[in-house]
Amino acid sequence: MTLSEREWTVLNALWKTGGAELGVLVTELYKETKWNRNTVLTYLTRMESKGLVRIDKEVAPHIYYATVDRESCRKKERQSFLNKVYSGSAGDLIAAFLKEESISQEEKERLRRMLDEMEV
Amino acid sequence: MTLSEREWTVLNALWKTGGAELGVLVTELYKETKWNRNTVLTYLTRMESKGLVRIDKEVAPHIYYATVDRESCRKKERQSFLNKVYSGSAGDLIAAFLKEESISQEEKERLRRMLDEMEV
DNA sequence: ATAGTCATACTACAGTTGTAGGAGGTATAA
DNA sequence: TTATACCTCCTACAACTGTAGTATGACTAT
Repeated sequence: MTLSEREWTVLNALWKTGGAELGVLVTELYKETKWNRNTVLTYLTRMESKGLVRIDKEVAPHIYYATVDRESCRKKERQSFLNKVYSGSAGDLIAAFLKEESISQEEKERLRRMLDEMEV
Repeated sequence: MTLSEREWTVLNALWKTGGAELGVLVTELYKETKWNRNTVLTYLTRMESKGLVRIDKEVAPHIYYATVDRESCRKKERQSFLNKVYSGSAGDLIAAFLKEESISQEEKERLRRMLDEMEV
């Protein structure tokens, strides 16, 4: 199961804040999305049912946390993307990103070093 | 608007065949998905309404074509993926794919050459 | 001709998603 | 203490998705 666009947006806010109360999340998300406060709340509670979010109800206002780890979400998403869009060919995928998206000089260095290390 | 998982699956079959009649698509898709024939038909007709598919009804059986270009779909998908999962950092994204997904020796060479050319 | 197979059109129906509105509490500022 | 501003809960509702079933006509092998 991969995450939807909106779920990523919400989780990004939760990861960024490390867990926060509603107002903070609403403000944070509003910059990017203009979502209504209740829209945010709906996402959070729906995501709680799915096990993506934990809500600490001991405190008021409640605090909302991500229960999933960013790296593992990324990994799932990478795999799904790779198969669906590039039929599993990581080389083609990387080539496309290299060509199309802008990458700084330092990052190019980093990638080159990674390739070197992989040579063995 | 990015494409859903199922839409990608259907489009992949259409691109692969270059357009085909239902039976062919059903057989092709069945391998991967086990979809019922009518499920395939539903996707095709819904995708026609969305402008992703063209149905040539002059002939019987009808022939189903993709109306969208694979490369531009990939591009949109890349951009959405990049922003949603890596907050726009192409370097991190590429590094993750390089590290995690298996890439053949020739592909590594290709990537290295690409980096070389980008140096300038 | 008739029984089986393929194709198409139409219909169905529950679950998910996007996007809130309203009601009713609580803390707070004036 | 009364308006103001949050917060949480509950409810809503249309659109989109996943997954077919049914009805019906055409084609085809016996």
